[in-house]
Amino acid sequence: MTRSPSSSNPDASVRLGRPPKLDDARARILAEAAALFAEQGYETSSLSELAARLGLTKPAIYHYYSSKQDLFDAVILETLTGLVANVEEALADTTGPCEKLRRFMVGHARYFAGHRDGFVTMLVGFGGMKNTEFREDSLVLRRRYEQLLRDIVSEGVETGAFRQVDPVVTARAILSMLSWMVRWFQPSGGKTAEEIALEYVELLALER
Amino acid sequence: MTRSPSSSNPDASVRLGRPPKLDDARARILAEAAALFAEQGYETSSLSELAARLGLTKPAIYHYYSSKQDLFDAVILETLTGLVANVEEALADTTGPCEKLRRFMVGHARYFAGHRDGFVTMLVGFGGMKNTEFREDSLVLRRRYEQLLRDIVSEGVETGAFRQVDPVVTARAILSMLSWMVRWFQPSGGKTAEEIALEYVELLALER
DNA sequence: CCATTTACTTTCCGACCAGTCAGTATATAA
DNA sequence: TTATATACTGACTGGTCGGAAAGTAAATGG
Repeated sequence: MTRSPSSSNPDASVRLGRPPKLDDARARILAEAAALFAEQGYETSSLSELAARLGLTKPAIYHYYSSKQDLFDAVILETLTGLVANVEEALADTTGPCEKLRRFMVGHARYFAGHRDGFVTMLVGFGGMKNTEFREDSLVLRRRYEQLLRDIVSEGVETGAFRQVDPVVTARAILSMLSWMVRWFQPSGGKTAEEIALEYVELLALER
Repeated sequence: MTRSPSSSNPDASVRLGRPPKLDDARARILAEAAALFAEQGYETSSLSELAARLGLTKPAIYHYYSSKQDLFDAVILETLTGLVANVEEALADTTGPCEKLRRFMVGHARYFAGHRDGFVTMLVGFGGMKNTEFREDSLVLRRRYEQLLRDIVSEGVETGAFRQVDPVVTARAILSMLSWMVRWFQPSGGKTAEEIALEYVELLALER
């Protein structure tokens, strides 16, 4: 996603015909790191084990990422970026707050189901509360995401499509329900994440 | 709360007049451990630092708790026990699902606000998902707590006091909202935890 | 007064881990 | 051919941490 070892060749991956090996390796490490962090948590995961899983050695990882924390941040940033982009795309060309809200929640659930490792890492991976202040870009994305939801609720209330609820409280409640899924959702258990999101939409019954 | 070093004197703390020093020390360690775990997370917290904060040495802690994990489990069990007891007490002699639901949610929020360290340790302290299976007694309490809420919702739906919602989905949604508070609630910021719980009650608008 | 238990302390160990360093093989570029 | 960047590896280090061993001082109890 981002380039950490400053390559002297600007934009190598643009020229087609030659495989962008560096980004491939970076992406592979990132995916495996997300899986490991999701399984064991950040602190309990060791870079030696990550390397072993990848069939690499520890210093090989340091060739692509400058620190363990850097790797962690990259997992979160990638997940968050993908989530926001995906949901915003699901919302494109949609009119009406009812449909928008449904698409937001279902879109979130779908992206979550497809990127559980990243979500688990992002939402429960780090013990303790100090680290909640991530890098600046993550924070910006989080705020944009929550604001997007608030705006949908606001629109619904103002146009009379929704009952009179507080957009701030409502958005936070919705994100709480969706975020907490990370703690109990099992893909093997009956309902899909999207189905659960739809159940939440019905429960809220914002439309009137 | 529980006794781990099997004391030859059965029920020492019952006889008044003599201070129950052992339980005092255990409680002091437990409280400080909860605070430390809440601040830094379980894995990042070291028993040396815990000992230093208490003005003790590391082995002194091992005199009262058999392992770091034991200490962690004790924090969670105490928090969960207190939460369930407190909410059940708040519900006692209450008739009507509307009032019960309000008391459940506000009672939860109040106990959370008064025991944040324990809550943070319990809900975000451990990175990774493997450890979600706690000791058996914790699991029993969790289930009892969720069932309690489900029963309230069921009663409301059956008596016609609430609109037609799914009790399982609704209970999970409510617990999600309340649990996620641990991630963003700040006592310094305007609203109290109880006020937020009441906002959630209104948002749900289960009464009809 | 003595025996036992409680409540610790000092010392230490084995394991592990993030990160470093020095070096190597390969591919590309001039 | 030579120079340079890439993509690594093996060996190592400095530090930390959970936990154990062994001993001590004080209180308790008969």
